[in-house]
Amino acid sequence: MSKKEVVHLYKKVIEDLKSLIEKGEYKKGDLLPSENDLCKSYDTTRVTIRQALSALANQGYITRKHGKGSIVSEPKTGLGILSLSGVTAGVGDQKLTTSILQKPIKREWPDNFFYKLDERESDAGCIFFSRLRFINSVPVLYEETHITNIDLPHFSSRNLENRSLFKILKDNYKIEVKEGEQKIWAIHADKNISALLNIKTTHPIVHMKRRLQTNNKELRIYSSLYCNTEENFLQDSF
Amino acid sequence: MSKKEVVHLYKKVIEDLKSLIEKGEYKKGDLLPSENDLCKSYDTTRVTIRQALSALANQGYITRKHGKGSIVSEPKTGLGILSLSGVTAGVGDQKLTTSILQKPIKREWPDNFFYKLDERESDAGCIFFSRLRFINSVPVLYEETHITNIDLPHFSSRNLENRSLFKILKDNYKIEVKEGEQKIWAIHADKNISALLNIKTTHPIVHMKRRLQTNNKELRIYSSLYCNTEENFLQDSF
DNA sequence: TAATTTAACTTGTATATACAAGATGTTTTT
DNA sequence: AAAAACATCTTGTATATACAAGTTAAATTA
Repeated sequence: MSKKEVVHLYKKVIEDLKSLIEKGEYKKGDLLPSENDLCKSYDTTRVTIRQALSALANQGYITRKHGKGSIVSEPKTGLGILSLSGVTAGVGDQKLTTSILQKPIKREWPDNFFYKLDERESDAGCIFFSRLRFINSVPVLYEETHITNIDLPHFSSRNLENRSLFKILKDNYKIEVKEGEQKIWAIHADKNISALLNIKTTHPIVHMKRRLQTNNKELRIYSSLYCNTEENFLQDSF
Repeated sequence: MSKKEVVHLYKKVIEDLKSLIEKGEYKKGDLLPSENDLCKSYDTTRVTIRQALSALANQGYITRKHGKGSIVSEPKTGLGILSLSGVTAGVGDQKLTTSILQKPIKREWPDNFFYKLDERESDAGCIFFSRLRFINSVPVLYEETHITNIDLPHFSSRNLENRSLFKILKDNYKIEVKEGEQKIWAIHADKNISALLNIKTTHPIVHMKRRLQTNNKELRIYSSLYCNTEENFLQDSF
């Protein structure tokens, strides 16, 4: 016997439409089928369809216009996802490379971890990895990540170099970032960081610690990062 | 004849409950009246009440628990609201003071403004002001703010020293921040900033530029800030 | 007493329906 | 030809109802 048998209709509508939007079958500015059309397609009533559409609107996939329809929105960059941008316009993704300094390993949480952990989290242990990101072969950002050690099949063997952690979590485990908090400092690089980022110790860098909550309440993402913002900057949306 | 005559029932329920939560009549962890109780109070049906409750849940005022009820959430610090926190625990608000260097004035947008403006925004002009924030009488953060010049009665004369801009906008004009983006750099202070923050020009500081969208699509908030994070740090939630 | 069952609450999902109100193109009137 | 009216789309608000499923405490049973 399988665990989840009933899939609720409104959830199916959400998933279907999301997937069509993400596949690009509905592009930005397009109108989704009208509520009544969707009612016919799914053999249901407007209340159910509207439940799905309002969820999609809330998640930023569409905006709804009275008398007009459901308009597909700009694809979200993703809540809390930091992007690195060049000050000179048009730094394409191809110039961004990543090297994994520490592959994901299961371990205990560090002593005196920078965020307070709840009991369940503490018992579960964590998965740790660290990455160094380059723009045009210049090291720009060093990041250490701890995530709660819940069962994520094959996570350790996934390629964290080319794809963002967030995309992996979403595509493979349906985990999305819901909210978070971050603390920001400007500091001078210490020996370690100055070596990694190939800068002088008098060079100002951004230090950021962040905690991200996901739609899986068991799983939180913690990261501590150091960024040389001389030629680039950190950007995020919320 | 007044303009808005029909107030929709579900909106009234939202406003009523919001107000009770904000006044503290329902505190964090409390249960709101059940859906059926609310149905009786407002002489309506569950569909309407649930429309209101799901909006409140979406805005973070409550979380809903199947079989249990609507639980009042931790009051949100507010989307995109930066807070200054001391590295030493427990920097109370009383130690935070603000001085207004430039009182709000209406003016044209600066040339080459750091974010691109749309036409309507550009035509409207802006309200500009700048503030310097102190912790324990030490200057820590300098902020320049531009907001779109829409009609905000008496805004210029409001006291920006003791209350946050966000609180003023919410309480007096029902304007809330919906989303935003920010860019972050670590830099060395220039002459101006080093004088304002009373630091050496070799001191690393955080420079941040942000654009915030509000529930009034005519009004955006732009700010550019410089922060000495030696004894404190910048924190925000999203 | 301790474990189990039941009852009574809660929210979740769903159907069926009605009318209001915004958007838009067509038809009629001026 | 321009303006007004209309028809027909769309989403928005609302009522009324039914049963499923999670939670909790009381009642029953062992």
